[in-house]
Amino acid sequence: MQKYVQLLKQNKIKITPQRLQIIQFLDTHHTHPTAEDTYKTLKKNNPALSRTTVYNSLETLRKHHIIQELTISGNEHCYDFKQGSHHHFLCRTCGLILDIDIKCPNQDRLLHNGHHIEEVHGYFKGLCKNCANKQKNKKVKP
Amino acid sequence: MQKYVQLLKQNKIKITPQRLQIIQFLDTHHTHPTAEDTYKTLKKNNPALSRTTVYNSLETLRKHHIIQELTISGNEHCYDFKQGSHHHFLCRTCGLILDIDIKCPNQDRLLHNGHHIEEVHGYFKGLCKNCANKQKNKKVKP
DNA sequence: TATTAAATTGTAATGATTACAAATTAGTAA
DNA sequence: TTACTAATTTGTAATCATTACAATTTAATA
Repeated sequence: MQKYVQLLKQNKIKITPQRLQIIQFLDTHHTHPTAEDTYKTLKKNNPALSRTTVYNSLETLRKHHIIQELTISGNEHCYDFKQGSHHHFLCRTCGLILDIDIKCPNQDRLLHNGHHIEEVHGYFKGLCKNCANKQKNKKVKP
Repeated sequence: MQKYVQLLKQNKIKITPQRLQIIQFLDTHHTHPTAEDTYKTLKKNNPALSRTTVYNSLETLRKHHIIQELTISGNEHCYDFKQGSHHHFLCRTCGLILDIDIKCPNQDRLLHNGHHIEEVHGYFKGLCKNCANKQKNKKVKP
């Protein structure tokens, strides 16, 4: 927990129990939770928690680049504490979001185009291995 | 206009004036319009047009990969008629979405991972050239 | 310990999208 | 050309994620 305190201090953000809980949740659940996921989970141990606080905190953490906000689904924002450049895969059937550990090789080239790049998002969408197999089996059966 | 008719025929989609108007709009406005943008513009020449029709049509066109649905902003879907693989840049200040004419070199590699990739989205977010310059000038002035 | 700006809370509002049922229409076959 | 049917369009109402806002509370500092 102390490492989260350090993280907030380094970023000159006020240290609140809510923020620490949110960071800890994201650090221990690399499933790319939404604000609602985060709220529902943390509400169990902290019934006084407000949904607005979760939204506000996630936004603050995002602005300081402590977490990354994914717009892969288009319906809702997902959050990722994982450090380092990586991509994501979204299954259109089960909704699973997977980490794809590759880096965009074009990233550096783009910095010289006059535009100031702050975030790089690589999204792949389709059917995950599991759902692709289920799909196949369905088609085989009469 | 005939080319849009062909496009729908090839995809075995019913040809309706609404769908033709929507495709034409996207083909002649490569500004990545939202459903609402599309609705408002086409409503002028066709006051009977329904917002739901625009949403339905865009979804149909997307499912047939005639248009691409971008989730770059996180607030709303944007649509792109442009053919061929390319990426996008979103300016966080002015909201402009630019085409970035590069292809993801990892695309093929991923096909061998068990997951079935249907769409590749490369999103870069930051400050566009214009907004980056304005930002600089602001800081220089006292 | 007192102060103050910032954060939290709960409720209400917003905005994009979807659900749904009735009316209309495109494509097909007689 | 006409009749039929399934698909599409339309308008309204609902939903869902997110934001606005004002009152209360709290973290950081002196």
